[in-house]
Amino acid sequence: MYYKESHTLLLNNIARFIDLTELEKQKYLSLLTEIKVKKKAFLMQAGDVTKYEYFITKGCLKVYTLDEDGAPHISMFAVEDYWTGDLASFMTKKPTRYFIKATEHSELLGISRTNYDLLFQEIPKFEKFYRILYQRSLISYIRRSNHGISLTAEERYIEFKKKYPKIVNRITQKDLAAYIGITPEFMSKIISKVNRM
Amino acid sequence: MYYKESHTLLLNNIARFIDLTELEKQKYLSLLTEIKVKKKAFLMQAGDVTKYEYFITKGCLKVYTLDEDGAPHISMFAVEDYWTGDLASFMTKKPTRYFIKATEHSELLGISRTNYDLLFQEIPKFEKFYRILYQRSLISYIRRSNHGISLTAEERYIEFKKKYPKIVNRITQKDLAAYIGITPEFMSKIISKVNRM
DNA sequence: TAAAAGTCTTAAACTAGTTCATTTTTTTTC
DNA sequence: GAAAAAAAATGAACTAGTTTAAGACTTTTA
Repeated sequence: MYYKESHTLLLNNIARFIDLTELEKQKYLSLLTEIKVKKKAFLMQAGDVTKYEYFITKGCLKVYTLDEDGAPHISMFAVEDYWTGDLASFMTKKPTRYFIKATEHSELLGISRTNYDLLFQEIPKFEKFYRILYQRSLISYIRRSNHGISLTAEERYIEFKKKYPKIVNRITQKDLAAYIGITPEFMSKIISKVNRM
Repeated sequence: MYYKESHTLLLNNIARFIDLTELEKQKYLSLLTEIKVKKKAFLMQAGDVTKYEYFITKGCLKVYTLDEDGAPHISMFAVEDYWTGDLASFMTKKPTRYFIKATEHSELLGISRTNYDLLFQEIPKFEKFYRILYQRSLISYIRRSNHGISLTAEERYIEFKKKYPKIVNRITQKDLAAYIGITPEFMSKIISKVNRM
């Protein structure tokens, strides 16, 4: 059976943890919505109740909140083959505090809350898929929330560069600063220092 | 059917997300190991391959790593009705980088990796239980890794006190400092400042 | 219950990271 | 491809949090 590129990417992502029959694959894909976001456009804004969880098939987006002073804090950069959204708002149906903005023209596959619930009824194997997906995300967030607090900004930058070498070149220094948790000015100093070494 | 106190606590924890028959409850409980840890004793040390995931029925433990300088960084305080362990080491069977030490005499129920895998075969409903458990932990870690980076130490202390009022009184200021991510000296200053306000 | 060990407080000198202001460089837009 | 807008670099003055050291208070242990 032939699938378009974006569907193949998603099916491979799922095949890491569970095996689906052709029929199940088609059923699953029928529950998804295709979404395109232009560069600088918002996928989600604070106050929205998020309708979907997203799988990125093309592009790059930044997920962030604004603090009381209006300063952005980026919690992740989402690129191809990543899942994103606001799980809290998606589950509780309460308004999100997050913004998700495309930093490149992006294409996504979204699953609505109704279809997410339906999915577990129709193909119970997906409980396992999400159990493992959340377990792995949890492991990396636990590590990150530890690291974030125990490393200096320079060490966090070096770690990020090592872990996501491709992403570093796709984002601005300013956005990287908002992710690392420092000012753009200090980010600039760190980068010139690290490059000199 | 009568269950002992520790088992009732665990069964109620599970009943938040899934319903079990009496038979399933008994089957589940039979897969668990009872563990006691004296104050100051270790449940786990860096280098160990962790054999269990733990549910705490009594007491308090601190979960931490040591950085290159030997300074501790506490990632959580685990008390009654909490789950703890090192999920990464448990899943990959690689050595852990964590220490888990009892700060009070503690009692736990542990599930081994073998029995964890068996559980999903015997009672597939547990896929759903862990899917939701990990989903919720993930939501709170995502929030925390954001907050950790955007708040000052004083704000993080006030948040912790509001969120875990009971735990604050059970731990030392020194351990709280290692959790907040500051020195004990600065923790002391913050506390006397906040109390004066 | 006395001694030892660990915890908490205070203070002075220090450093990682911020703020504000200005200039240069790069990217976007028409 | 010129003008406008945004991002990056640099530097000086500032602040949140660290380090070191010493004394007071509490808890643990023999």
